[in-house]
Amino acid sequence: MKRLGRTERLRAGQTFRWEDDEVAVVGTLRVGALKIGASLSDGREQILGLVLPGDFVGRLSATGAAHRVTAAVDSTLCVFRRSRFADFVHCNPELEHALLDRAFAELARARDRMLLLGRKTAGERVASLLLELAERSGIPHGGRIALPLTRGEMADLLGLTIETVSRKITALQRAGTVALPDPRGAIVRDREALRIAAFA
Amino acid sequence: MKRLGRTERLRAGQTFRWEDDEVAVVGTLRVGALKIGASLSDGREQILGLVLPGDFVGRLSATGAAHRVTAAVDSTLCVFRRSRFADFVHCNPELEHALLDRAFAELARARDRMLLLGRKTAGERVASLLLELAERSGIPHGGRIALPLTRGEMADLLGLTIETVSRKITALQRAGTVALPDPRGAIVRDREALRIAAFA
DNA sequence: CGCAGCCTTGATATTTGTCAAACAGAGTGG
DNA sequence: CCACTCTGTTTGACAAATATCAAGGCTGCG
Repeated sequence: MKRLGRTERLRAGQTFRWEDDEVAVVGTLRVGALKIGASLSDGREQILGLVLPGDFVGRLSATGAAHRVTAAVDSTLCVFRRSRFADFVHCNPELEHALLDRAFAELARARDRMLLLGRKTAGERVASLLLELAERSGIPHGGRIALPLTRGEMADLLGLTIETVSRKITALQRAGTVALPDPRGAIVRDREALRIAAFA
Repeated sequence: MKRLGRTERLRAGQTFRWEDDEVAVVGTLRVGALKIGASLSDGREQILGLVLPGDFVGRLSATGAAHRVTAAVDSTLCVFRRSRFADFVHCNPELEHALLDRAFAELARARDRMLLLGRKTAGERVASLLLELAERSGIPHGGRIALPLTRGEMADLLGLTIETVSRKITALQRAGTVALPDPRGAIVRDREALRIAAFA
């Protein structure tokens, strides 16, 4: 596939500029991790989803609301101008179908997260997050998972507070389900136990 | 536009059959209200979204997870076989684009709901729901809004319990923000106050 | 060293859930 | 027409989960 985008780098904490100079863009994450966020006017914050390498990022529909996209860690992504991308899609109907699939996969993840936020306990939420990160990062059982989020960001993703995340994560450690070599890494010791802790 | 679907009726409480006889289907809601639900194995339930008249319903992507769709009240919808629908879409590229837009609108609503579930208080949640129903049903200010949900279903949508929904709804009534002529109807007395109660 | 940011832990407060009871309306059958 | 029951709602007292407040620790860095 011909490359049509340009590479862009984001330092941790930087927010992606949708309207770069003139026109909205879309892109693909190459390395790092982005967080899609929303917030209330009094400062309460919710992370709606994570973008990990390989994932698509962008405002595909002109009508869709633009959410804030911020780099959780230093990241590089490949961005296209929206207009040029639209032409390209127009010439490749297959691609539009693939995008539709991608959109629905994202929707499915959004729905899982709604179940998590609406009905899971604090312990189940942090176990679910660790499990998701373990599965999406494709690290083999027993390997160290890099956590692209601080405790505070995990809290904003899970609808909890920093302190509760910290307590529940150490509870999983005490139970022997995970090990925490350092605050930004985790090792799943017993994936089955983690799955049980995550669900119900 | 030529009609290609058949009409199907669902009584309140009935679950939509995805695999009718042979093949998955998609459709459009004509009258009534559907709830898209997910649940945990121990019975905890979460309503992920509402389908109101005019909305699209279906599993567009073969890869997307199929969620349970149940009629909240007696409903009628127009359904197509997936295969025939796919052909039709293939012949009308415009349509696929419209569907993509629709999917992103739904995603945006899903994200609003995540913010609600993760970060809003109980009172803000029920106010948000009443506001959404008022706005989506297009009833003028002061008119009676038909609530297509029981208190229990509202609770499952908002990630609360029946009792909490009941208490917060009567609190809004006591504040003069809404009136409750009967449990299945509501009148917004002060939309601005409701908006304030819903947000932050 | 000493600061700054992030993490952990503890004590306490607040919100929301749980359990229980009573109430209201709709349908049903005597 | 009147019990009677069934389902959904409201309300109260209490319990449990999580948030808040506060302190202290660790690590990296100027």
